[in-house]
Amino acid sequence: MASISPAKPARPAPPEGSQVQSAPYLRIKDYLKQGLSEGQWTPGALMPSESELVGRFGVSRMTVTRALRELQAEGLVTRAQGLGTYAAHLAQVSATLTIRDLHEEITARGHQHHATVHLARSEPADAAIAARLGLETGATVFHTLIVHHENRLPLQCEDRYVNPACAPDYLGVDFTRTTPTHYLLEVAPLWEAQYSIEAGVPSKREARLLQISPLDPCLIILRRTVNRDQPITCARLVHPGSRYRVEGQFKP
Amino acid sequence: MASISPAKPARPAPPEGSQVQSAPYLRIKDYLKQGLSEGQWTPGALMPSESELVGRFGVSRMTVTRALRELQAEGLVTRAQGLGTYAAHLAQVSATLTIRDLHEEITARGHQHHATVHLARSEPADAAIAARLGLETGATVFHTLIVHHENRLPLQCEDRYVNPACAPDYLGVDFTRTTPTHYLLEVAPLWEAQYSIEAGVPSKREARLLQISPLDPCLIILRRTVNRDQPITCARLVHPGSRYRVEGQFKP
DNA sequence: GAAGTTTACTTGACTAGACAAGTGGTGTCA
DNA sequence: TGACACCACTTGTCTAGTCAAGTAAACTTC
Repeated sequence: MASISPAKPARPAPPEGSQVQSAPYLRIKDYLKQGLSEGQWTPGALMPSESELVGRFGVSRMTVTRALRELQAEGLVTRAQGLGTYAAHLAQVSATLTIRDLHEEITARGHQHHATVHLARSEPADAAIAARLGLETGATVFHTLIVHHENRLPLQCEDRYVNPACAPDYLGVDFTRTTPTHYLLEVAPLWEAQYSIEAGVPSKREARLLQISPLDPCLIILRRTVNRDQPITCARLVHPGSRYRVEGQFKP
Repeated sequence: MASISPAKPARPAPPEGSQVQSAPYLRIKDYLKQGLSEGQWTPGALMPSESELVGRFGVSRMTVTRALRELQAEGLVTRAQGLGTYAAHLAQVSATLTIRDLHEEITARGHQHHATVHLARSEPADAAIAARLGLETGATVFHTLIVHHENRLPLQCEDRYVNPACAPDYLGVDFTRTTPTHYLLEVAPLWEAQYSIEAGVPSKREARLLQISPLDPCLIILRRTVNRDQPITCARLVHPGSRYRVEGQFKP
């Protein structure tokens, strides 16, 4: 989320003793955020208009517009031409959970990541896989089955199908050194991804590979990645419920 | 995500036959997005400077700046003063999953939502709860246990503790008509929320309330909401794995 | 050659205007 | 009363410039 964060220290060295003076558009954002958090404008209430803020802060309209547009992008206000700016109904603001590349996540914890490749071949697609990749049944697809370990303990079983048109050299990659996610992001620019997270039980093979019982609850993530016009890959990621959780936070 | 979506149809009625002409800043964004998706600029590559885009599109610098700033906010490019604009390493872009208010989610599917209240009282907090709510052990907290149904089928068991200082009238709410989440968002402006999603098995009571076996895998969400300075509430939301999943998509 | 200076280029932030377009109330006229 | 034109206010977008500040390479000086 770091790259999305809009709160940067704007000026490097505020003179000692004086108040920290950030950029005007940040001061306006802070003023409005403060009021929203204090309940000065309850959800649905009409907020100050642009010209009112221009007068109050003594800045040009472009500066006010920028502050309001960023608050809108953050989901804190809604704006309507001809009507005004309104405090957003926060219930409608969807909270977000972050999902990171597993290798990155493990090494960020200071742990060791290693992967074992149990399958890496091209094969004809059955009807279900073909449909999800936008191909015809029987078309050749790449199929990999990789288990990722954190400190020698199996953490994720990654069953993935890849559209050969998007990554012709996929099978040539050394997946003990590069995760498929990382490679695919470099080769085929990600354009859209759909996720689904559910709880379920592993298949017999998955249970064996993850060294758990077939009855142990697992966190299962289904991911499908599409590149503007054509699907790139779909994957089933199975994690032992006792070893993995998805975490995130929502911060307006 | 609708309120966050930056891609609006800018002009209402393009004249028939002619090319759809959107606002200049949108045309610039589209041009750059197209190039990124086609691999014209691979991750880390230097992209056109602002003045170059000003020349190419014949617009003022403010317009180019807006397009680039929005692409930066969307995580597609990184910018550095004195250096230039670079295609982002998309692997660092964290995908997001949306979590909505359950009542909203069920009614949006056109289904019926109803809730049964199994517990609603104030009680002294044990050490664990007190710590999570920033109170002292033994302090009074509100405790509710509510089961949410979709079309008469139990979908979520919501075990929630609330800090009385934030919502003194919490126990007076009719939770068969208003979800705790909805009420708390109105009373205490949300400022930060932490989530954790994991797979596990339900407690005996949860299994009974959800009408499932104690061995059935469940999707368990732990949520903690903080209001700038003090914790508001923490909740354990248990869903039968066979009936509920969290879905979302990532769209740059 | 090493150290410091200049210069060109980049993004960051802002100003003071402009026109367009959507909304809702007011006033007028039939 | 009802229909319609008008007006005030709002946001949406853009222009053509300004100054500031960070970076890197070229240049000068010792």
